[in-house]
Amino acid sequence: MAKAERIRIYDVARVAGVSVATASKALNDTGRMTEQTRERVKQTAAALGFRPNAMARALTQQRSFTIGLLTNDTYGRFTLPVMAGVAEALVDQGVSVFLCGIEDDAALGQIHVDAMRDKQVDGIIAAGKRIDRRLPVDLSNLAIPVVYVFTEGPEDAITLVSDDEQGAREAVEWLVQLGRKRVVHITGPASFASVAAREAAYRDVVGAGAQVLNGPWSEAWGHEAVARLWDGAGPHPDGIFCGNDQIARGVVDALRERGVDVPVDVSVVGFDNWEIVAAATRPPLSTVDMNLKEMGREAGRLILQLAEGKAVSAGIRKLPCKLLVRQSCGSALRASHSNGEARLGI
Amino acid sequence: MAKAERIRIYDVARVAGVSVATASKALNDTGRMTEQTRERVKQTAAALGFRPNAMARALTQQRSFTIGLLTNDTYGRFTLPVMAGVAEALVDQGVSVFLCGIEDDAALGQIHVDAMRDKQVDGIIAAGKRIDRRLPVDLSNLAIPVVYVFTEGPEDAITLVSDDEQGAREAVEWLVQLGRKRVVHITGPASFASVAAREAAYRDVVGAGAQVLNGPWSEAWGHEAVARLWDGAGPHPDGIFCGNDQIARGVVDALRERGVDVPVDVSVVGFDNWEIVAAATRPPLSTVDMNLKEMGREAGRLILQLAEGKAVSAGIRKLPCKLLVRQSCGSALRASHSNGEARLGI
DNA sequence: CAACGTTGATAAAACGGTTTCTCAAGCATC
DNA sequence: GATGCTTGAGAAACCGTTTTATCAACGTTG
Repeated sequence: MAKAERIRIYDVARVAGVSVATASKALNDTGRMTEQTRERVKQTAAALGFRPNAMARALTQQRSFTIGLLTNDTYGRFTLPVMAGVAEALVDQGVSVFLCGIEDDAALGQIHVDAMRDKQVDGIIAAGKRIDRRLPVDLSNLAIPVVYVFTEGPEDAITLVSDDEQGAREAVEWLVQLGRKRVVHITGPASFASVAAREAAYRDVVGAGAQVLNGPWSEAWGHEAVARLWDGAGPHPDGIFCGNDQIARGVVDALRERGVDVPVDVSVVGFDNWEIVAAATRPPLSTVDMNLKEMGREAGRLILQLAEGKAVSAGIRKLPCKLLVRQSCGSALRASHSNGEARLGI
Repeated sequence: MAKAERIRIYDVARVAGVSVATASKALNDTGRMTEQTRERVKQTAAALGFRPNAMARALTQQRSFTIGLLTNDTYGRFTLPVMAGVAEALVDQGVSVFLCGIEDDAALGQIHVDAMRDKQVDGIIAAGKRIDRRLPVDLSNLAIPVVYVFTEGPEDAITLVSDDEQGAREAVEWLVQLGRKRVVHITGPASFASVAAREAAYRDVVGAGAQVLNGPWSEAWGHEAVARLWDGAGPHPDGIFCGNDQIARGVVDALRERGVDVPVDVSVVGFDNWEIVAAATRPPLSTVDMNLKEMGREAGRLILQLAEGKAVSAGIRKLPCKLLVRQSCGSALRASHSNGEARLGI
């Protein structure tokens, strides 16, 4: 039952009674011919189930309708949503995506980059998990367009990152508007650029009395930070802005174990909107969503433009984050409901 | 600085002073010629940095050195490790992987399958998240080899799944060997085939006194199940085998909140080894690892053989699981340490 | 020395499309 | 009626490889 032979344009031309050249032009809406001929060829092709061989087409057109997605984010925390967005933006154009995970292995990275070049990809999207770290490959003079997402690129690169400062600002302002007077910031290692950006926004909003605790990106650190805050002297916080959802979950769990009510006594907001963590926290975590999928879509659009030869201005583009309000920061007067979750527009 | 022109085999031939045909054969180790000529061509190619155009090559060879990975597992819980294994098995052979996420959208699936056909993929790996559900696409008469991983395929398909029964058996036997007398099973919805398989193994090991609680695959269900067991009449369990890590985490959290000590009073084992959940649980969760990466490697090997025209016997292949002992089931006499974790061989 | 294998290398034909060039026919213009 | 322009279509070149068929040169053999 399997169809062994694929239909070639040669077959279409023969059946439609035209030359191969005419058939090609008819199907691609190029060249000149009577509308009647064009239509006849198209119908013949459809009837025969003709699909052009992408390899042959790529050979002449110098376009493979293929792009490479290079990433060192094996676990997929950041890359998967990005990937989904990229694919979504490109599938309509018939562009497929090579996924290449390279860990932090420069040699493996080179292998994949070489493979991409051999396969004539129209562009490469380099995606990472830190905006202040580079992938272990050099893509700078490649004759192929490159877009950097969530990773550091060369000076004159086209780079997409989330607007950490804006996202953090929204989160902290939300806590303040809820009436919280003592908001502290429990976050990751100070060496991360995003930690600095979020901290800066936090400090800017709360002004005097800011307190920042740095530690690892783990639930355990959330527990420990709560211990420090509650076991130490001085008044306890009534609002906690966490650097990511894992820390936030640790914080919420620790507070519950101490009998501190979230969100009645303390409001907690996370960062990342990692569903598996944020949604399973009790109560579900309000958090800042980085719109990774939209970043992927934008990356897809950009790489497509570049592949088509259009110019795209270089530089770093910060895409806005969105505060996602769940139950961990208290009943919010301003929250408008949708799908059981309240979203605060950007 | 960017190299505009790519080196073609034509250039290599000219510089080496041979014909294109000879150059091709020299580089592919085919044909006949003096070893001297072959070496000269190879060195010329290396010096010029020649890399063959994969499109052109695919056109003649009828092999694109490309495979498609089709999946409906958007979150990547199952697919990402599989993907990593597939890529690992294929990268040496110069084979690249198209990743195509299709949710449960049949139309989208068809688009991706068509795109793969157009791009002449040498094979398709269909990966899912349930062994008893099919992807919403028909790959049965495609003239392209297909391997099914963690999803249901046609009767005569080549299918890879984890050996749930064996994994569950190891987990429950481990609990029994630790001296646990009342082991219950808290698991997912009975409609899942893997739930049935794990339950069967559990019942087989514990014999009379088996108790199974079905619910959703969530932490919340873990909490609720513990409430039922501890608030109800009768003796409390001293061992709990959970259907997945999320349930297990809910169970462990619930027990801690009740003051029940894990692992002193109760031993808990999960299933899946979803690191983000299992490792963050306090104490870290013993769990059954499904060896997804190895499944991916095996899928890669199989699709490669099929692409090369070799025959592969059809049928369902169950790959063994591995019990991963952490701290949630108590000090294990038999546990041998490695990397701070004890692994029990299969 | 004629017939015959081998050997090393090349010319040319694929592969399946796209694109450029050429050309005959039809028609308007002067 | 000769000239020129437009239109519709096809022949052929091309993209960059691989592969097949061909062939000259060179022993070997009878």
